[in-house]
Amino acid sequence: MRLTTKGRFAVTAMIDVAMHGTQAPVTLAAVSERQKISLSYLEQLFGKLRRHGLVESVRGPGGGYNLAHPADSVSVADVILAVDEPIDATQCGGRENCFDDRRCMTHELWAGLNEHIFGYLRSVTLAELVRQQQPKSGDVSVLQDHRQPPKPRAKAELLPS
Amino acid sequence: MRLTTKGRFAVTAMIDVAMHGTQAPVTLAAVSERQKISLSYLEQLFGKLRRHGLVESVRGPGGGYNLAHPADSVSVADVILAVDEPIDATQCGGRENCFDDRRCMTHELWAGLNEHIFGYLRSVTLAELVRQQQPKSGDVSVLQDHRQPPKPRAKAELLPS
DNA sequence: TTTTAGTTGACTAAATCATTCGGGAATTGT
DNA sequence: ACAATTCCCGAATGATTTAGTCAACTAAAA
Repeated sequence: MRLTTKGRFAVTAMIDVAMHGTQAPVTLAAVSERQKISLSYLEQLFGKLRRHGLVESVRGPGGGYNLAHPADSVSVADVILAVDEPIDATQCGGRENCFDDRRCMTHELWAGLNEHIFGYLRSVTLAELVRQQQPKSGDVSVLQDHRQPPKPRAKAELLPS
Repeated sequence: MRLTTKGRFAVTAMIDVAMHGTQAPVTLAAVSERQKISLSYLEQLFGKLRRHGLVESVRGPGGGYNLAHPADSVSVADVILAVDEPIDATQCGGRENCFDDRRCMTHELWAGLNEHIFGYLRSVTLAELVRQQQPKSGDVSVLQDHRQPPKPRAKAELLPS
């Protein structure tokens, strides 16, 4: 699990698409303008998002990107995973070819931490994030625990070789 | 919040010190050998850990590093923060000089996500991680919720200018 | 057939990561 | 006083990642 600004950009852009893409596809130029993210950078990110099945593209005039699945079935984790590719980095590559006597500590350790953080990011959907953007007047009650009980969710299915 | 192998190295090393430093200070050479981390890299990391008040150093023969505070009062978050310096990167620098109409979305959004992840990392102490390493025989029950109710904790006090 | 907009790939500058090197300074033991 | 040990510090390095740019291309619409 990696957690950098790259993933943030992707999530931000996805929220933008979710918010403005209800009628027609959203063009990257529009996202770029609204979110102040470089157009070409967005192109890279959306290339990955598309290949991971998170968005669909429409070419030509009036084209742009749409969410491939309803916003409440896409988690923050899905988005981050799509752009920030895997990396496990437990140093013992996930196997137990560690060394010495005991298996290298970091093994279970980071797996557990990752699992937790990941579980959370998986529980937050785009729909919730969009919902929090809507109330323009009135105070935003900071992002309290809106997470729902685990429910089956459409998963990005293709990992092109 | 950033989450990379750098922070992992630091936590791993801190666990090593916590485990082997009960009698005498732990030398970085020993940590390097046991955890297979480059000595010079450890020196860099421990320089930061020391400046943040997480470890104390003893020079000369028989010297090395000791935890500056008991292992159950040091959280994973403390360690990661010490080496992976701040970075907020909400793009609007934390202030609301964003642009446009609404304040840039990412603001509250990532603050909230960060807060949660951070809360978790702050709830896991070195002592717990050490405890999980001890049972050499018998299965390790994967890192279930061992976290204790919030308790006041010694905080790294100095940020040298 | 021109315009819009996605698609792809290569390329770049800057930052970060992980590591190495070299020379210090403090402490211990002789 | 001297040598060994260990921390301390800064600079340099190569590899990777970030973030951004550029240019050429394809598909669809008007």
